[in-house]
Amino acid sequence: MTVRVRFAPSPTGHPHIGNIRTVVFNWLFARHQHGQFILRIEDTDRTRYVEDAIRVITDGLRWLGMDWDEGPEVSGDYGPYVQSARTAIYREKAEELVAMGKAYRCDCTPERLEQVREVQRARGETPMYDGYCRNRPIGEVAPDKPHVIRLKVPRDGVTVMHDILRGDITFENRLIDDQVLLKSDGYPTYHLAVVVDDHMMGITHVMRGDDWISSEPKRLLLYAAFGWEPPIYAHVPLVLGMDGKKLGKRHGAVSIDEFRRQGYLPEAVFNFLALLGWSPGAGEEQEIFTREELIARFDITRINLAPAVFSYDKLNWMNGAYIRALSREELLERLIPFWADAGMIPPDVPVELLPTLKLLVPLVQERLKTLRDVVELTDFIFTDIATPPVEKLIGNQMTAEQSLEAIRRVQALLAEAPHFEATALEMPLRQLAAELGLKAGQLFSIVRNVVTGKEVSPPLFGSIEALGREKTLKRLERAEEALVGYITSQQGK
RNA sequence: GCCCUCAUCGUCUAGCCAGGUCUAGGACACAGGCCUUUCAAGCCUGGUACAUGGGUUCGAAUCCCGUUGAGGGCACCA
Repeated sequence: MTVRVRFAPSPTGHPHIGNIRTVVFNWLFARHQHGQFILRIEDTDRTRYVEDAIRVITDGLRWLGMDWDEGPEVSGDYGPYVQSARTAIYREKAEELVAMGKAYRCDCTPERLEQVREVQRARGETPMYDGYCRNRPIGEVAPDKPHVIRLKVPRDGVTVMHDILRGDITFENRLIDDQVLLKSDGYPTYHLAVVVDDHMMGITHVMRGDDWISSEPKRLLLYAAFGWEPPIYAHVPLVLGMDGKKLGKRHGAVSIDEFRRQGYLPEAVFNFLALLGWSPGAGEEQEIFTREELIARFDITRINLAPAVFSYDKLNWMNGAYIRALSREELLERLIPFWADAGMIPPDVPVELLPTLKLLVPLVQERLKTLRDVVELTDFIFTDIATPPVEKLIGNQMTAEQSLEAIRRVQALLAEAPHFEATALEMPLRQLAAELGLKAGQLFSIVRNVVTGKEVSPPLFGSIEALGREKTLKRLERAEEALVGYITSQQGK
């Protein structure tokens, strides 16, 4: 039997990273089993439909490197793969159930239903349909008047769901509602559409969030009504935020495109997600896995059952590890859009700028947690900086006069340096520090502040080289002026 | 309220199914140290966990039951 799994999102917004984790499991399972991964759009709720959502979903999947064998944009033998294009099928199936006496028409108003539920809640009962239309004679609810079709759920007995991760889960039928299958607008509910589609599309395994467990007996009863074999179930735990609540917007980035914009590498996100609630086990201590390794090792039965908290700390570490493993050429290529987005370089990089960028890459590579960090780390190269306040120009345990002397000597040295390169600059500057009776750190800290405007920066000599002689000297000159001004004002007192 | 699920360091987890090799292993984070022009990266060291009560057993993180806690569900939403 060929494994066929699906991801069936509804286009109601940006896909949530917790859901995407479940997609990763589905995709890895399909690829491991040499099966098929199907993308199906569940757009039966036209009130929540969001225009661009399908494209956002497909872009997100592609960004993470997850391809689909059937679905929008690739077609397949079981289409259409968008539920709004399949409404005739659902209507037909719902009518079949009515004809078989396994479902019935209901024209109760929303107001009456709410009233019924109100009373039930007041009595502490589980709110559910009271079965008013279930017992009316067939034909009393006119087929051509607005109505819904409900499933006639058995009033006794139990429904058992077998889950390959959790074993058998038993539900009492008397607690299961007479579920609406077809809404009054002619669209199917999720329950009908998913059962019909999973059956007709030959889905073999349904892997999804465990928030679906409670409602699965409704669908199992539907399978039974149709006389169809249900798929194999695997309910995976939810992803939570640091506060233990279901992951949501207030926890930070939650949609794929946010992670992309924040400078996370898709391969890092994929790796991280695969390990969120799953592990290869067997004493394995490796954490960084290639896509191929994950496919080869993925074992659905090793999915953890406890909900997992999404740790940005660990993702940041992993993203940094992936960044460090990139070749310089590749990192440069990935960095360019982030520099461009920040307005530091034009999106079409002029050739004369390339040498500078190439110089910067090794300087920042092991300092980046995300690609976007490069902006903050290198902005002093692309934008003019304000001359730092005087106290930053005076070295540790040094006088203003000593610092001024140091700056002047550095100026002279850099103005005359035959090779304006990091490696050629380091020794002379160290010698200068010794000549001035300073520790290297004392001198470099002044220069760092002058040149980068920061206490903390990428390696100093590389930064100086990348900035270039002209700009470096200019900043030194301005610092010199500032110090002179300060010393004069002090003397005046 | 009713129903369902889950429970190992702060977090992700290994170990649990086939009880002893677990004075519970790894990773992230944290603390200290080394390296070092800052910050990183790297290396070394450290602290922190089997929710709780009862069984079963010579022996339980591992099996069973209760309790507690957490999460989810109870729509003409998916």
